Amino acid sequence: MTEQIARTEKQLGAILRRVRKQAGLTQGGLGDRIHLRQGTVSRLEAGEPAVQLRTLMAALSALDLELVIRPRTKGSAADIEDLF
Amino acid sequence: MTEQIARTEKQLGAILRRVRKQAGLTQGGLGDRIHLRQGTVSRLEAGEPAVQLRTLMAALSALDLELVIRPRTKGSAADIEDLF
DNA sequence: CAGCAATATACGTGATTGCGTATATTTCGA
DNA sequence: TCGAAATATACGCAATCACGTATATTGCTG
Repeated sequence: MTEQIARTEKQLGAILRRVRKQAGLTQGGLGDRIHLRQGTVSRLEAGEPAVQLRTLMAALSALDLELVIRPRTKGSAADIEDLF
Repeated sequence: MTEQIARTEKQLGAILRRVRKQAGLTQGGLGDRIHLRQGTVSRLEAGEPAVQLRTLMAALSALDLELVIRPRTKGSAADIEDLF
C-alpha cells in the first residue's frame, strides 16, 4: 500500500491524512513544519478543491512524499462533461 | 517515460504541458474541455503555486492522467526549512 | 465517564484567484 | 519572411484564499 491513486481532491486529502497520522503528526504539528495554520491543513485534508497548489506541495514535502503523474490505468476515462 | 515525478509546482506544470502537447491540444482546447480559460491553463503550466487544486485535477482528468502519491524514493528528503 | 488533545469552523483582513474580455508577444508552418 | 495560431499578460470584478486568532466540537485515553 505504498502507492496511492488520487483522482479527486477528497481522495488526495484522505491520503494525506492517513500518511500524516501514520507519521504520528497532528495537523498543528504538520502545519508548524510548513508554516501553515492547523485550519489550513484541515481544509486540505478535507479535500476542499480551492486550496492552493503550494499548500499541497508543502504538505507532500513535509510528509516526505512525492507526486507521480501517469496515464490512467484501469477504469474508463471519465466523461469530462459529467463533472459539470 | 510514462511515469513522471513532480516535487515542485514548476515540474508539475512542465509535465502537464508536455502531455497536453503530445495529445495535440492547445491551451485553449484543453480549457474548453474543462471550462477553464486559456489564461488559467497558462498559469497552471507555468507552475504558479497559487493555482487551485480543482484546476489541477480538472486538467489531469481532461488529459486522462492520474495522480499517484508515494513515499519519496531516491534523493534526500529536502530540508523543509530551506524552502522558506 | 471525565478531561485534555486534536480537529473543525468562524471572524475580519489583505492578497489573489478564475472569470470574461482583450491585447501583446511568441511560435511555427507555408 | 510573413501571417495566422498559440501563448502570456492585463483589466475590473466577485469570490475565496491563508492569515491570525478564537472557539465549538470531536475523539481518545486514563
